Amino acid sequence: MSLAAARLDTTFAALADPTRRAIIVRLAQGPASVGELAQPFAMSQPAISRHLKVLETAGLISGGKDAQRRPRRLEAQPLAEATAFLEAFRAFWETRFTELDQVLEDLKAQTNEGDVP
Amino acid sequence: MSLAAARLDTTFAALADPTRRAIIVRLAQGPASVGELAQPFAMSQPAISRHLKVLETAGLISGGKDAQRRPRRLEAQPLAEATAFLEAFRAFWETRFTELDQVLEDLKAQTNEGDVP
DNA sequence: CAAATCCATAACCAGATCATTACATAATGA
DNA sequence: TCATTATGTAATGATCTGGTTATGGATTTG
Repeated sequence: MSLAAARLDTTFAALADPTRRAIIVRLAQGPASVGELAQPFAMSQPAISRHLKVLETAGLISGGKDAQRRPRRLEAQPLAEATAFLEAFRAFWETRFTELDQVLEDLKAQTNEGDVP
Repeated sequence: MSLAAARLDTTFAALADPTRRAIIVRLAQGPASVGELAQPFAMSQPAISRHLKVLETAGLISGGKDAQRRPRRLEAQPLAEATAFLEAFRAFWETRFTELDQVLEDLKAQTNEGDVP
């Protein structure tokens, strides 16, 4: 498997958890400490620390140091790569949606076939 | 957790495997039978069938019927939703890359400081 | 210095994941 | 009908995941 593919593995795996996605969304607005990141969740602090570890291993976040705090910041590269992978399918699904629209229109036209004008 | 979030869970989890991503890439070019999908991989047929089950459970593919074949086709909706999630971060990482470019430029300018003109 | 704050790590457990082999079933065709 | 083709399902086992509690280290503050 290529290196880029291995990176997509860990990136998508990291994105597959709702807690981690919420953390990412939060970090998109700026760095935050572990405590701040943990606050919205009904979950122990070690659980959050482990989610952060997963995100860090995936390269999605990086950590700084500020007194006792260990503020995390979001990293751009893996998100950009995952987006690029999915963007490659845009042509595919836009076509599909257009086809579906057509089907629905045809269906509607057919339903109205016997209507008075 | 919202329904949309649950869907992103299974979609991203499905995308976290290289075999499944390759299957998706293949199916973007049109439907294919299980045998055709299995052919590129050094893996047993049941293993492929299970990957297909994962993809189907995630709603990423659907199955048809043609004699003994069970051709699969790619579905648009989950891919579109995952793309939409990641697109929301585009502004973030494009800004980050611009900042990085700036850092690199500054670094270069600084390196050339003592150069003769 | 002692207490409190912030966070990481270890040990543990239940359940999910991903592969294997062996077998079953459905459709085709000689 | 019988062999072949195409595919799904079951049983099994190793590893990964995601949570918990317990504990320890570093830093700030009283």
